[in-house]
This record gives sequence, structure tokens and C-alpha cells, in this order.
Amino acid sequence: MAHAELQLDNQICFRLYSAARLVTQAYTPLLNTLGITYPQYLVLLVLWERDNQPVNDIAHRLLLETNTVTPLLQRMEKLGIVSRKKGEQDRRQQIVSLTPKGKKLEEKAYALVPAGMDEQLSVCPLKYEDYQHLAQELDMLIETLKKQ
Amino acid sequence: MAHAELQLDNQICFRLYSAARLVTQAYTPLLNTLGITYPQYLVLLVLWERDNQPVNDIAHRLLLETNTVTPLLQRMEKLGIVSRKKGEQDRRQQIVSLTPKGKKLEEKAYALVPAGMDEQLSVCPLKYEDYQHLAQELDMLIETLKKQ
DNA sequence: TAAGATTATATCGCGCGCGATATATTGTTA
DNA sequence: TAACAATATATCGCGCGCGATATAATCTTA
Repeated sequence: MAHAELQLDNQICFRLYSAARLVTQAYTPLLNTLGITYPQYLVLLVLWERDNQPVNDIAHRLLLETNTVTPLLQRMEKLGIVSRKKGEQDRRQQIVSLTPKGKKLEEKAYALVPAGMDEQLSVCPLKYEDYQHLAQELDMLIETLKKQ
Repeated sequence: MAHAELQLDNQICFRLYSAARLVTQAYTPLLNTLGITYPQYLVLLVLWERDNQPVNDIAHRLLLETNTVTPLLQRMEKLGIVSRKKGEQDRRQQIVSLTPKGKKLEEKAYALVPAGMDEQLSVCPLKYEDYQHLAQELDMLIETLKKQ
């Protein structure tokens, strides 16, 4: 028997890694009907809450580096769902805005995504309180490990 | 105010995505001293528990596709920590084995990784029971969403 | 046993994530 | 104000993940 600390079944990290991938996979067919990927969906969630944000604010909100977000936004610009223009007060910034197509996607997403996920998770034994509790625990982990 | 179902702060998926990335980032400096990546570490956890496994078994254990695992193993073979040879009873299989270097990494990992993670998580308010609970909830999500 | 189905692995293409580095703009300070 | 530091974004390289496809070996069944 090997070291218990090195057993896969004892690793919270492996559970997080697997659960995150499987949840992303569950979103994928729903987001495919919208023509976007999961990280692109996260960017849209940020922009639907507040339009016209610089790259830095979007990256900070998603706990991502700008060298991840910049190419992501470039692909979204090619898809016609966001536009980028230089900041007027600070010419270093790129202000990211929703196009009409990007705004329309919110209603489509609202109609499809939450219901589609609920359906896939309908057989999951976790109840509302369990998800609340899970969210709190994950928030503590995230707060502990995130930079600044 | 936008749809509550589409607010980033209400998404369990975003918490999972962020927590998984941040935990992987916490492992990275520790694994760098071993010369491996996080997914390579997961493969080693599987092989330290049982040596000489076909690609399929490793992929199944990690809930990954073989088209992810095969290139991962090829890189690990180049690093000299695993070797691959055709299965004798089934010539389609590739049996993956630890090299002496791969076996020695277990003791190094045992000495460095759990303690290094404990230290980084020492300021986290989650207690032993919380991690147990978190693990159970993640297992339910994983069981619900994984294939077969 | 020959033909088709199934299985195990590999290859290809693309979108992330992220470390390292570059460039342009702004802020600071002597 | 000139020089230097700090900041915002972009570019490059590489290792995943994964859908799609290819190839070889094994299994099944007529």
C-alpha cells in the first residue's frame, strides 16, 4: 500500500479538476447552440452585468490573466459578439463592448442554459442547501488561493 | 438588473472552474521542483497505486479521453519517467510502466507535495470535516455527470 | 474461416491557461 | 521637463482537453 496522502481517492484537487471539467462538458452542448465556448460564456456573463469594461476588469473578475483574456476577446470579436476600442481617458486600455448580437445572446442563454443544466442535474442527489453549502466552501478555497 | 440565473456570483460552475485552476496553480511550484505538470502528477498517482497499466485504464481512472492521455504519456516517456510497450496478450494495448526515475519521484513527492499544500491552505478556514463534506458533494456531482 | 463490427491507441486541429517577454502609454520624481 | 518606473495590453510558446478521424488488432457471426 502506497502513501495515503498520495492516493488519488484522497485528493480534493482531483475531485475539483474532474468536477470542473465535467460541468464544463455539461454546458458545452447548450453553448454550442449559441455558438460560443464556456470561457466565452463567462466573459458574456461579465459583460451582461456591466457593458463597456476594459480588458483588465474582465480578467480580474474572472481571476484570469490578460494574456488569456486578450486572445479570447479577439476570437469573440471575430465572432461579432463583442467590439473593442481604445479607452478615451487612458489610451492604453481596450474597452470591450457587447455588439447587438452579443446583447441578443443574453435572452437566448436565459431561455436555454439554466433549464438545460437543471435538467442534466435533476438526477443529482444534491439539494438547494447542498449547492449553497458547496458554494460557500469553494468561496473559502478561492479566497485563500487567489492573488491579492 | 439582469437575470439572476445569469449572474456570475450565482454560478456554481464558475466557482468550480476557478477553484480547480487556483488549486492547480498552488500545486505548480511544488511539481516544478519534480519537473512535472499537474496532469502528469495525476498519471503518476495512478501508476504509483498500480504499475503497468494500459492507456485505457489510466484514462478511465482520470475521467479523461485517450486522445488526451496518449500525448501526455508520450511527453512523460520523453522525460524518462514512464515507458510504454505493446501488450502481450492484446497487441492493441500500450502498457505503461514506471521507470526507476518515475518510481523515485514518489518519495520526493511524498516529502514535498502534501506538506507544501498544507502550508498554502493553512490560512484557509475550512477544517477537516469541511473537506470531507466538500469531497462528498463533489463526488455526487461527478457521479451525476460522468459518462457510463 | 471470411467479412463486418468492435476496441485500443494514435493523430490532427483548435481553444484555452499561463509563464515569459515586448510595446505603448501613463505616472513619478529628480 | 527628461529619465525612469509602473501599468495595460499584446505576442509567443507549450501543455493540456477534446471533437473528429485514422489505423491496427481483436471479436463476432454468418
